[in-house]
Amino acid sequence: MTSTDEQPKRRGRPPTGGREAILEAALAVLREQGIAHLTSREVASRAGVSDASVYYHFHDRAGLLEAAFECGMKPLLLVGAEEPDAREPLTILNRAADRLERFFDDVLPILLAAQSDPDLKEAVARYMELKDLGPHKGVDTISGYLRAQQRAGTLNADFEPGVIALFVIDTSFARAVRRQTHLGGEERLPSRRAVMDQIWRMIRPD
Amino acid sequence: MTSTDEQPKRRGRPPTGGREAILEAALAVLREQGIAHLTSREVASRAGVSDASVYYHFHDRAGLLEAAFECGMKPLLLVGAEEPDAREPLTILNRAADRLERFFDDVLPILLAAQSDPDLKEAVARYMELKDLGPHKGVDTISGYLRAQQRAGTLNADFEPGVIALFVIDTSFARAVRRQTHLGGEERLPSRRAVMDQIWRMIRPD
DNA sequence: GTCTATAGGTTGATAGAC
DNA sequence: GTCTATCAACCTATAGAC
Repeated sequence: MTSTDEQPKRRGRPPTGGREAILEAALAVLREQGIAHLTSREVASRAGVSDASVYYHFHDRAGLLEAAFECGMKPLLLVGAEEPDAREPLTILNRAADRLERFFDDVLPILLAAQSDPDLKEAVARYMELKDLGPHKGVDTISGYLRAQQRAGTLNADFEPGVIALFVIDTSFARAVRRQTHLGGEERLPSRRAVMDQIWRMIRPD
Repeated sequence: MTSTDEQPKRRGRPPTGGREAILEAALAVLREQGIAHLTSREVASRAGVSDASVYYHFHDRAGLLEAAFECGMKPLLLVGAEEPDAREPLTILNRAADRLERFFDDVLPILLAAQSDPDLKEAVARYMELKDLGPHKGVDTISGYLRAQQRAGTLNADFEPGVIALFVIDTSFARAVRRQTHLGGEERLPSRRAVMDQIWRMIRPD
């Protein structure tokens, strides 16, 4: 065996991985049972550790929640990292909407849970401001693509890229919220296909 | 004194109004401090009653929450009751967006708070299904207006009314959520005026 | 209907052994 | 790092007087 397949010294990461297990358990509780049931005992039980371990790793409940939020919002940091691809614009937008909805499915439970307490609310808001995250990232990415296509003459010149991007994002967001909150009634609303058709009518070349 | 200015028998409503005070207090706590701080003590203290009174009127915490939700979502029942007015379509849509945002400001704290617990989530979902409430109500109202204008020739025939209505509703919704969650970044997003301009380009007569 | 007093349960957090 | 044992604080809910 050469030096390639032996890992000499696992830096930092403890072999038991208790911390990671706790974080995952916390996120699972958040998604399945809501923040009202996120107690040190419940999390510890799921993670297969004692609840004192939770306090050892995260000091207090607020610390656990902050760490869980930060972990659960990691997908946010990857939003811009998409290859624009060379396919038709409508396909691109459809793919973007797909990704957005799945992304919101991951992040919404966290974001909504934070609304149960002013301190958590502020912590999440500060975190997003600090990392310069937020809806504008998505809007910038999509509208940048649209603007480039406008310049290239592949799309109509007579629409506002930022607004179209906002349509894609806000309808995806609202759809994800309706699904998550079990509000239903989706079948009585315009389908995503209908939404995309209308968008295409606005941006297609003459 | 004739019989007009004397109220012979106040039916049902107790003179003290403790129940109403408790409900209002519960909604205030929900909006200001979040559901995590909605305890019988906090509510009772705000309402100026003892916490035993809370249990007398609502039996248990779940009963209080259900009653508060029902009370806080009353604005939902008024959604359709708007006079279409005889002004220009763009003004109508702007007014609708205004009303929607204020409406969401009222209802969102309730809806988001319910996400903290699966039982509350289901209770709210069932209530809305029972009363046949939901986003489709707003879409129906707005798209109905748009369709009528299309038939009258006041608006372009080449757009899908339901989708335009969804744009108005979902962008208003998302804006209200961003404001409520203190996510900020609104100044880096297209203004509502820009959104309405784009919508106008889609629906204006040729 | 409203109060005081309190029982009974759950939770956040700490101490100290291993 | 992880555990058991434990405490103080808080919360829901009830009992019983007024």
